[in-house]
Amino acid sequence: MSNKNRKNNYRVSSVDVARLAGVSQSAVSRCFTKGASISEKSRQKVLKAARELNYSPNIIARSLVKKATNIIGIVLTRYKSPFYSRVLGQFTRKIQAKGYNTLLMDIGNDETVDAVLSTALQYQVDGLIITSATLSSAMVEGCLTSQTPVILFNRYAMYNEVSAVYCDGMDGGRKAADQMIGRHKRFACIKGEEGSSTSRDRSQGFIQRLEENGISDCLYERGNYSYESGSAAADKLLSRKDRPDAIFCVSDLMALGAMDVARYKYGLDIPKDLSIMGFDNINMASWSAYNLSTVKQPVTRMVDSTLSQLFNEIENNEDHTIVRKIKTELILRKSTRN
Amino acid sequence: MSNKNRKNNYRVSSVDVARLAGVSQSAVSRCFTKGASISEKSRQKVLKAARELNYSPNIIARSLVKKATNIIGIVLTRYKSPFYSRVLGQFTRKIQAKGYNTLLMDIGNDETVDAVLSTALQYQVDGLIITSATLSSAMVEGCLTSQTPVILFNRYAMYNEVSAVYCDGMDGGRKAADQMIGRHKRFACIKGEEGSSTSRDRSQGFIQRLEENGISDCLYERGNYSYESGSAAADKLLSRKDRPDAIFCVSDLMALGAMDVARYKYGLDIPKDLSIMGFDNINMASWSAYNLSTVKQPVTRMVDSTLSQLFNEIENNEDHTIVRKIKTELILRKSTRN
DNA sequence: CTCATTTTTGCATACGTATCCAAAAATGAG
DNA sequence: CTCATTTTTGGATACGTATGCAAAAATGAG
Repeated sequence: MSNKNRKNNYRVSSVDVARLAGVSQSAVSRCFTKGASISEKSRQKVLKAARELNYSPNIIARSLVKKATNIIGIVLTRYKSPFYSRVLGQFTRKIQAKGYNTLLMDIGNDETVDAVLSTALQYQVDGLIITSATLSSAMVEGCLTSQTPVILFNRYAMYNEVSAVYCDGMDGGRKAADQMIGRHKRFACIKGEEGSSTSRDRSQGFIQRLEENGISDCLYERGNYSYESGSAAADKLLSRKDRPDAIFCVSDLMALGAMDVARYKYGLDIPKDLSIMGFDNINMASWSAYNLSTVKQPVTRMVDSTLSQLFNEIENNEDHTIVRKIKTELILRKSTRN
Repeated sequence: MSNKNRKNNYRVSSVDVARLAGVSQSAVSRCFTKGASISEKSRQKVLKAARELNYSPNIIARSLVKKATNIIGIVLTRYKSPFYSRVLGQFTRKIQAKGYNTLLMDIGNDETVDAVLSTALQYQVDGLIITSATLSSAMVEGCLTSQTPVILFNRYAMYNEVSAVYCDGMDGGRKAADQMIGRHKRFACIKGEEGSSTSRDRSQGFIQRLEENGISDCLYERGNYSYESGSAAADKLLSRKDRPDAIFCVSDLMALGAMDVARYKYGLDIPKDLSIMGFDNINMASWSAYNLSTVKQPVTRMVDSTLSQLFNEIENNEDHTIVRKIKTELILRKSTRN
């Protein structure tokens, strides 16, 4: 039944407060609008009445007339990843600190991304952060016509109308290679899914730098960024006759899985028998059980950069699309030979 | 300046579509309202015009008249915890599957909880899920007068007007004790923060069961649910002369920290020298580096139960407040003596 | 083809707030 | 106390949609 959804109960509005306080509705509105012109006497009357009725302004109605919801949409996959849950935490906290709020949207697979984005736009979000997903050209147009600022986080755009902040995976991969070259004989790489641009960049950087140094036979396997897939990939690599003694993993989580398989299934000593390097620098990388050497993504810098660009577009109507590539940093712990 | 926030650009509305399609605004609305009465011919005209103008309905405006936003608010602390990020993932995914959306709100400390809740209410959320935070009596009243269904997740109410779903920590603690009693000589417990009710229940269950078995001198330390705090607490316990040989941790993350300190600082063998038991059953507990025995919180069941109760209150106007306590399950791995 | 019935349509209005504008009140200088 | 100036006020309207209602159009039985 259609009326089941309807709230049966009355919701107190500014008109009710106005009536009780003996002022106009405008006065009530002004009382709750920072910077509006209202006398102290009226303000007190309104506040008293509001308290009595337990009134608070309806932001939805306000959004309608203000044409601003103060909502930032965040599109996310891969909750499992500690990296992204850290990112999400920083985003929401900082968005709130700015006086905005977060509409969190999940996408299971890339097919649903359009649907999700379109409902975000229907909610009239003031800005949109898209994490680990690509943007169809239809959606780019949607964002443009709706004048909604969008930023890709850790993806860069195929269309150059949309801003992006991401870390320089290519360079990160190179750094990893530079650290490992000369100390090892046989190299391998555990990549992510085939379509993933972050995976591609990181592994390409690694492999290219190897090739520049005359090493052209780098083994590789693929995982899906999870611990388990890292284990599985490492298992395949380590079961070979020509087992590698250096593995670069495109994410920390996969690196941890690889370490555990190496140690507990193959009884290898890390880093004596095998060096493993990750990417991200999640918390777990520093745990004493792992001490994982890794390529750090500077989360805080990336988040701050994303938000400052986004709020700049929102509040100052700046519409320069900016693509910012942030440098990684090599963190050496004990999982790599030295 | 106040006009900086204003979008300079026009946003296409149902009126524009109506004009282009040569129908009334009502027709446009009906075209996008499932179940509304509209002829096929008009529908096609409208859809064509809408496509041409790149129109999609403004949910904010709809919410205003429908008195329903289709938004569920989720209040969260402690992103760091893998347990809660898993919970959050499940919540948003399932909320979306139901056709709703998630407004995610972070609370740093308990002082800000009222402010956050109140803005959630101002956004007219259809329902509210509160995780790891308590509800002031003022806020309970706020929710009641605004007719907004609220559910506490993993907290139970001090006021019995509000529903709650939580896992039976007391019983979980008892199960942990039952498993450890008889196999160990000296017991300890790593609790959470003093105010935390979940910590209190779990540790009380553990300690009470010990006492029922004549063990009255259980040591304890406190942490804040993080890996590091678990390490620190274990460090204090293990540096004692009368070092415990069984530690029950109120969260898995702290248990992992404790294991690492035991192994890598004190060189202890787990479980030969020391048994450690956690609580939650996060993914990491099953990693081969840890193999942590733990008390499992059935996340999926808890989430489903929360949502079904919440949507029941929302869609059927059921206002029975229900408090559901969900049983834990003991998962034995290799970190405890057998 | 007629008339009763069903479906579709547009008009008007409501949702709760912010803001423009003109009028009213307050303030202050002389 | 007067008059110019500033501050405050309320009325009216707009934001973009959904929906009750009555009129209009379509349908169908005879």
